[in-house]
Formats: sequence, C-alpha cells, structure tokens
Amino acid sequence: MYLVLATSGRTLTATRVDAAGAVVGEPAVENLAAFVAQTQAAQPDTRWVWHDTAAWYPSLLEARVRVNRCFDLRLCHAILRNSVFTRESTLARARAGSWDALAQAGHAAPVDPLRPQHSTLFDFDDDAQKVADGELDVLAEFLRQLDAVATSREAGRLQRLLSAESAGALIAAEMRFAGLPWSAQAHDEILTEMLGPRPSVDGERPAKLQALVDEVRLRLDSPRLAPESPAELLRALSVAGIQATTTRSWELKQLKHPVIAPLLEFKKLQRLMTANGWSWLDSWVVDGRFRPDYVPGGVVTGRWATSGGGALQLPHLIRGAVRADPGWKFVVADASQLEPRILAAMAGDRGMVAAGASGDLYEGIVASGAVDTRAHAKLAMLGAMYGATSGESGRLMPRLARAYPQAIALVEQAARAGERGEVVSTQLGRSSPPGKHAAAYDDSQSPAQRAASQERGRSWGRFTRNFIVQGTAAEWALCWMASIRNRLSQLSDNAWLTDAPHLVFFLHDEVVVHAPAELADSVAEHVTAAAADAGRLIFGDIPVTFPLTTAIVDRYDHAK
DNA sequence: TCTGAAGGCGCC
DNA sequence: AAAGGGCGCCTTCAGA
Repeated sequence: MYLVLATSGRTLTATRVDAAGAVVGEPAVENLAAFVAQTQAAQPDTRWVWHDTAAWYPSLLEARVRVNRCFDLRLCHAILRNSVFTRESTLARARAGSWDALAQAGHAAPVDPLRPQHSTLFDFDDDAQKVADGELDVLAEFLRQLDAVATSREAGRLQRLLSAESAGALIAAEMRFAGLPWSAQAHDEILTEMLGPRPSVDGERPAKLQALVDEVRLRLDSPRLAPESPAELLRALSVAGIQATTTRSWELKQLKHPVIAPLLEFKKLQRLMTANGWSWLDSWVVDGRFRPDYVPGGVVTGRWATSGGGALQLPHLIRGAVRADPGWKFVVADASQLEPRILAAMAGDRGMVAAGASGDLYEGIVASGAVDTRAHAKLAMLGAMYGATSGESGRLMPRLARAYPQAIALVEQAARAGERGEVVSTQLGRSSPPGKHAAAYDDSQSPAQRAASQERGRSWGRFTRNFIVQGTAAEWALCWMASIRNRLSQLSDNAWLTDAPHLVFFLHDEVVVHAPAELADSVAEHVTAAAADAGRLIFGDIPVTFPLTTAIVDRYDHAK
C-alpha cells in the first residue's frame, strides 16, 4: 500500500493508492508525525511517497518518527527518465518539466551544520517546497512512474533499483540525524601532535608547519617564499636548479634534493590543516557528532556524493577522532574487492567468480596462473575497469583478457559502446547519460581535430566502461545498506533509532554501525548476512560471494 | 572585489 | 612507480 504525501497551499494531503495505482482513499491529516506513526503501527509495510526525502524526512526524525519504506519521486524520476528499460514510457517521452528541474537541482544549497536542513515542513523559503507547491503534481508523477515501471520489460530490476535508491535516501537522512560519533578532543590532540598547538591568532601557522616552511625557505635560499603558491614554488625550485614541471607530490618525489623531504611534509600537513583542521572541526562537529550532508544519487553512476563536510574524503590521518560512545562499539565492515567481484558476476564469468570464492580475489587470480603476484593482479584488474592503455597496468591487462575472456569482454563492449555514443546500463537499469562524444569521421576536420575528437571518444569510452561496474557496485552497496537497516530495526524491536544499533557512516563499499557493546557481535552477523542479501537481490542465485572484512572497535582507525 | 578555472590532493 | 574511472574541497590566480 502506498500513501502519497503532498502539500497544497498550507494544507497537507494524503492519498492512499493500491499496488495497481488506484486511488482508494484520502485520509485527513492533522499532524503529520502522528499520522505517519499511527499508520505505520497499523500497516508497517506502508510505502510513503513524497517528492523529496531530504525535504520531508528530517522533520519527522526531529519528531522521533521513523519511516519504514518510502518512494522518493525526485530520485526515481532521474532514474526512470534516463533508463533504457523505460525508454518507451510516457514519462521518458514527455517534454522536460519541473520534475527534471528538481532532479537536476538535487539539493545543492549549502547546509548550515548547526541547524536542521528544513526546520518545518512548511518552510516556504525552501526551493524544493516552492516547486512542490506551485508546479509539481505529486500524485500524477507517482502514477507516471508506476506506469513506466509496469510497462517495462525489466520491471523487476527497476523495482529493486527504485526501492534501493529510496531506502538510501532514508538512510542518508538518518545518518545525518544520528551523526558520526566524533571526539573533538581526540581530533585536537591529533592536530596538535602533527601541527603543533592551535595558533591563538587567526592566519598564523602552527609551530611545526612554520618550522617546515622555514626549512624549505632555507634549503631553497628563498627567505620570503610562500610554498603554498604553485607558481612561486616552481620559480624557487627552478632557481635552485630543480627541474620540475608541476608541484605535484608524486613528481617531487622523483627528485633528489634536500628540500624535497621537508617540502612533501609541508604539503601533507598543510593539506591536513586546511581540509580537516580546527576550522573544519568548529564548523562540522557539534555536540560530539559529525553530521555530513550526504547526497544520494549525487554521482551519475549512482554513487552518493556529499555537499558539505567532505565525509567521503575523510582522511585516514584523522579517523582516530571517530570514537564510540561509552558502552558502545563500532561495527566496521567493508566489502573486499567489490568492483572486480561485481564485474565477474555481471559477466557471469565462472572463472573469475571461482577465483574470488576463496576470499581473496587477487590471490585467486594469481593461483590461476594469469599473473605472478597479487600486486599485478590488482593492477591488471584496475586497468581493466578503468581502461588503462599504457604503463604496467596496460601491459598486464591482455593476460587478464586471456584468463577471463567473459569479464574483460563485458567492459570492452561497454567501452566500445561509449565510443560509438551509445548508452550503457548497470545491472538494475541505471543508464549512462547520452554520449556527446561519438567518434565522427569528418573530411573537413584537420588531422589534429580528428585526433582530438577520437581522444574525446576514447575518454567517453573509459567512462562508460567504468560506469557499468561502478554503478552496479553502487547498487550492491545500496541493497546492502537497505538490508542492514531492515535487519537492525528488527533486531532492536521498536527502540528509537539512536538508542539501538544504527548506521552512522557509509563510504562506497564500507559501513560503520554504532551499537551497544553487548549487541556488536550480533550486528556483525547481520551485516555479513546483509551482504549475501544484496548479492541475491542484484544477481539472483548465481554462486558469487561478497566477503566482508569486519571489525568491532572503539575507534574507527583501529578497524584495519 | 567578486567569480570561475585550474592546481592539487583527500577518498573509493 | 603512476597510466586509466568517479567525486568534493581548499587554495591560488587570472580576468571581469
């Protein structure tokens, strides 16, 4: 049963819709949170339909009401609009409209971490709500989406994708609500240890950073050098007789000169301070919690993005600041070699699936005799999935193609399709954006123009090659998290979200659950079982395994 | 003085 | 060691 929520003027409407898309009731709603809670108590499998989870759900969570299942029309519209599986649908063939604008806008507005994103449901300053009120017909859009799925030859896959995408939206809102436990004191200790004490004057360098600057200036005989300026640094290096074309660390690493070591150290610490230093701490950690702004579906491949706080780039250097509450633990789990396993399963490559069965896919590839070392196996796989053409990775790739012809053929086909300007799709039916870079042979082009156009085509081919793997891995991760969420809420039997085990962090192929210590073992078992659930949801019963590395720890940096 | 591109680097 | 996919964020720097 679906319940479609919408605002009309200042009133709230709810429309009950059955599985076939027929309207079967319009219950009156006085208080949304109470309505949701009561409805779910009577019918736990109700699926709430709304235009944007990020607009509706935070205020429900503030009222201590969780939603079991939802249908996020904004995210699902973006999928159905592009998918080759719904190409012929009314929804896909319609002219661009306000739902496309909403999907495109995402929720790009920067978020003030000190305040919830939407203080009330009727905050008419919010763009998404304005659109909802003025131009979006929520019920009509929902029926169009149901129709697009029902008329598709791949309705089952799409249903699973839309359901996983929507569950992801709920999880993102819940993780932001709960926050990642963060010790500001531990963070400050890390910074103090590495950089020196926090300067009392703004703009002043911490002692250890200043000492490195002094040493760099001395070694380059350049007393006023500002080493954070690439242009200045390049000039100073040149004067000192060092031939560098850029100031990138990996290029500097090749060079032999007394300035290189302190310079690299300076760059590392400078990066730490500007990206995750004291000012980051001040703006993103409040009351012992880091609340990043996740953006589900923010990447074309279906991966999540973030729009503040940089949660998906959290450096290993500061993960020691992530501390479980007293009496609680973190259950940290990451999927081993997720993308190669996804590729093996998508291609139905029995050899590669078998290579992964023992637990370490790369060792399995070595054991098959295709390459000689684990490092080479990894390099060759990365080359296959990213489209390496040169270097060691490019040289190793052909050996992989001989050993695992089906898996390699799948990514090669995706690359060729992209080069021809065609669309490719993930396992559940998220399609790549239309290609603009089909290699065209035009006699009027100069050889240089033709070469440039071919390179654009190849570049788009590398994108589509990677798209099918990265996108399907993202689907696996969404299914994994959705299953974890379901299992955890059953485990905790109606306890409120943050009083029971709950997801607090997600990083593409890795999750962190914050759990009371006595439940940690049980949570770890459910997280492992959920990985098997995800494999079945996406690939059915083929015998592919998705092993996890799991740890129960007090601090995130102790997980590996 | 503001804005957008580019350099650089963190994560997967 | 560093070619190949996807990002976000901070800084510098050039141009309006």
